[in-house]
Amino acid sequence: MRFSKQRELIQHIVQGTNSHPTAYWIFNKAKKKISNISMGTVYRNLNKLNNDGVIKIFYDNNIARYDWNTVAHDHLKCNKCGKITDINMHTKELQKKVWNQYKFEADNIEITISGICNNH
Amino acid sequence: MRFSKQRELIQHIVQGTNSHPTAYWIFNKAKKKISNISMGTVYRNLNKLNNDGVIKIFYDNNIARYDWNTVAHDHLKCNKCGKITDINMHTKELQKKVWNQYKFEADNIEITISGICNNH
DNA sequence: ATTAATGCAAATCGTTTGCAGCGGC
DNA sequence: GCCGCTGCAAACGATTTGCATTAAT
Repeated sequence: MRFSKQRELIQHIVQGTNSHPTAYWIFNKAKKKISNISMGTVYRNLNKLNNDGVIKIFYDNNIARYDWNTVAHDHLKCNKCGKITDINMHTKELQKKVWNQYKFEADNIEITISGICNNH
Repeated sequence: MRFSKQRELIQHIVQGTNSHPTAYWIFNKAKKKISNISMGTVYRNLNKLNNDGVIKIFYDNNIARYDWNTVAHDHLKCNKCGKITDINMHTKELQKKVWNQYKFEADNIEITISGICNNH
């Protein structure tokens, strides 16, 4: 076995949802398979997976969320139901614009749009 | 006196810098004028000023920063020097686009672009 | 036997809150 | 005397870390 079963489980959980889960949500889900798994292990593995480029961390206000989708994209967040939806705002164009206007070499563009989603 | 001197000082500090300061930075600056000011007072007033629309809070990863500029704008963050610069990415256009494509009523658009600034 | 990763608990960081006391009308 | 605001200290939620133990080769 190349990786610990804890790490494989955590990776699996993140890659199996579109819900942009928090560490706490992942921890609870993981406990159903490995009942004595600890929060420290969850965080250590999430950080490792993020550093290895397997998953991507982003921040929703001041709390960390984890995303299986590592390619550049953006988020819509509904203030009523809390749902976070993936969208694409053509960040390549923004990247060029930022270079032309400000001579700034962008390597990460985060667009988070909050408001009311189409279910409300 | 309409407001406490603590509140006036805190508002003054935020409105007197372009550095997008953290609460801790503001606290240290405030201590030079009111040496026994407390962190609780700083946070209470920052939240109040934010709710009153006098200043605007935003999050840099998982920590709060405070901005005197309350009109919609975006940020460039340099990964080398940490400097945060104000820019304008025409969010009105994005707002329309999000409505047309996703039927999502945007009321806040946060664009944070990280990379290397023109001093490096 | 070595090395990496674990569970647990304590520590840390940023932020909020309860409370008794103070300041301005 | 009232009400809002303060300083202080304790509490809080999210995350990290030290350490002794375990798991995998």
